[in-house]
Amino acid sequence: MKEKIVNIIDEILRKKEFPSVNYSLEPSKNPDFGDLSANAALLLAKQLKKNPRDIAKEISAELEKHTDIFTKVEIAGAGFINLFVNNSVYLNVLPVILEKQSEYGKSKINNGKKANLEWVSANPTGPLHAGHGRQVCLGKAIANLLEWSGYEVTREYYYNDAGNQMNNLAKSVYARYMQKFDKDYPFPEDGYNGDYIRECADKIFAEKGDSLKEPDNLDYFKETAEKNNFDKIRSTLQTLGVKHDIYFNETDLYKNKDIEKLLADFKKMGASREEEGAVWLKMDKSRFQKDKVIVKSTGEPTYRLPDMAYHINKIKRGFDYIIDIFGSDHGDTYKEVLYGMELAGYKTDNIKVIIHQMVTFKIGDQSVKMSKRSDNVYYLDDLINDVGVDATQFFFVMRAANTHLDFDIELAKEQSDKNPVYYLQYAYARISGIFRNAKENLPSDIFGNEFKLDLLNAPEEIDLLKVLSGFPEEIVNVSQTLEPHKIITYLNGVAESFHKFYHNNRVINTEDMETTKARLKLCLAAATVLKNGFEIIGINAPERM
RNA sequence: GCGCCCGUAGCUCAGUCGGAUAGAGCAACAGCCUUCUAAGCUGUGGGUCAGUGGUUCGAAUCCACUCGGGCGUACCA
Repeated sequence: MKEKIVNIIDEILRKKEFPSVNYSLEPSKNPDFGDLSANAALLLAKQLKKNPRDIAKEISAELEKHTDIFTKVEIAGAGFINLFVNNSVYLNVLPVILEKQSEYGKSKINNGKKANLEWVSANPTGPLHAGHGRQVCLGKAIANLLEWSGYEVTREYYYNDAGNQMNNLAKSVYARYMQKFDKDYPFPEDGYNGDYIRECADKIFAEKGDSLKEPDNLDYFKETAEKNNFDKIRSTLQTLGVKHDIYFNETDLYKNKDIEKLLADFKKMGASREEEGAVWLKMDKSRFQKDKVIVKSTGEPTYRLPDMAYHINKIKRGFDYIIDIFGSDHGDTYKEVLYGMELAGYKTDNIKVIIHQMVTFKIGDQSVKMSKRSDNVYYLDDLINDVGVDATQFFFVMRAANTHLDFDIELAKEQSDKNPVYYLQYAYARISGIFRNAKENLPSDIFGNEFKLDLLNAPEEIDLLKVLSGFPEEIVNVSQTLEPHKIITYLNGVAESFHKFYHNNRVINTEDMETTKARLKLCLAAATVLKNGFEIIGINAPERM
C-alpha cells in the first residue's frame, strides 16, 4: 500500500519537475496527523530555496485528486504533508491476507538470488555454552528472514578442527584419563576443564581400559573428544530447530591446496614478508595497528589465512550475498580477513558481517559464569532446560544485536504475564480459542468464503487492519537491515491491536451472524500474521496456553 | 594508549540514513471478569535521551571532546 502511495508522490514530483529528494513517508505518530506523513516539501524547500508550505500546497493539490485513496490531505507544521487514508484501502487488505495465508508477507525482491549464512561455527572443544545461544537464535531468525525476502539460503557451519586448541583438548582428556590411574597426574594449565572432559575420559576408560596409557599417540583422545563434543553441539542445535545445510571442514582447505595457493599469491605480489621464521601479512597502516602473522614460525598458519581462503571459497561458489555472524570478541579480526581477501584481488562488498555483543546471564542480581575454562559452566542446554525453547529463542532475538544483552533467567522462566513471550503467544492462543468455540457452537457455513467487508467498521477493527497491512513492508525493511528484533516490535503492535479489538468487540454473536462471519475473517488474518511472524523469529504458535 | 560497540523512565530495552508532544514491557498506584482464555483491557505517576560544545528551520539521532561500561588490541580461535 505504501509503495502505491510512494509511486503517486514520485509521479507528482516528476510532473512538477522537482529535483529528486530522498524523502520519507512514515506512519504518523499522532492520529491528528493522519495515517502517513511525508516530509518531501521540507527537503525540496532546502534545495529550491522556496517556502516549504508553498511546495507542500502544490503537492497536496495533486494528492487530493486521488479520492479513492485519501479522505483528506493536510499541510501541517513547517510543511509536512499529512495523509488520511480511506478505510477501504485497509479493508481491501483483508481478502489478500486470507488468500495468501502462510505466504502473506513473503517478498520476491530477492527471488533468484542465493545467500550464504554462516553462523555458530563453534570449534568442537566443548558443548555450546549459554552465550552461544545469542548467535544460534539470531542466525536462525536471520536465515528465515532472508528466505522470506526471496533468497535461496544456504545455512553453513565452519567446522574448525585444526590448530592448537584440538591438541589442547586431547591433552585435557588424556590427563583426566590418566587421573583414573594416578589421581595426581598433572592437568594441563590451560586445559579444558568442564565435566564433559571427564565424561569423555570415563567413556574411553570404559571402552579401552588401561590400554592407552602411553602418551605417544593422543589421536584417539582427540578424535573421540571431538566427536563427543560435536554430537553435543548438534544435539543442542537440533533442540533449537537449527539445521545447517553444509558443515564446511577447514581441513578441506588444506587438502585442496587453497591455503597454500593463497599464501603463494601473497608472496608473489609482495603482500607478505618473513620475519623471525614467521610470515606476516603487510597491513594498511592507516586501518590496522600492525602487520599480522599468517604463518607461525612452526609452519602452521594462524586462523586468518584459512579464514581468508574459506571466504574466497564462498565467493567462488557464486553467492549473491554472504553473511557471517560473530560475537564481539571477533569484532576486529573479520576486518583483517576481508582486507586479506581484497589484497588477493577479491571484492568483498557483498559480504556482510553481523557482530553481536556479549550476553550477561542473571538470576536475580547474580550473574552466571560462562567461561569454558572453569568447572561450573552454564551450557546452552542448561538454559533451554531452565526456560524452554521458545523463551530462549525469543529473549535472544528480542534485542538489537549490537547492544549488550542482559538475559534475565528468572523472567524468562516465569509462566505469567511478566514474560514478554506470552504477550504475543497469548494473542494467538486467544484467537485459537475463538475458533474452537465457533466450530463447536456455530453452523459450519460460518467459515464460508463470502462475507461482508463493510461490517468491519469499528475503530479497533480498522486499527488492526492497518497494522496487519504493514506486515509485508516490515519484512522487506527488516530483511535489509537483518535485525529480527524489529519483527518482534512489530508483532507486539499486532498483539496489542488484537487484544484491544478483542476486548471491545465480541466476535461470536449468534444474534448477528454476518458480523460474526466478518470478524472471524479478521481474526483469521490476525492469526495468520502472528503465525508467519512467529515462524520468522523462530517461536511456536500455541493453540492453548 | 589505540580500535569497535554501548549509555534513553526505578529495571530490561525499542526509537538513531535529522522531523511534530521521546515509546513498550515489567515494577508502583487506581479501575474492569454472569458473555469467545484477566498470560487481557483502561487510566495515573515516572525522563536534563550520560555530560559539554558545535552543525540548522529542526538533534535522542550528525560532528568534536569529556565521563562511564563491554569487547578487542596473540606466532589462541
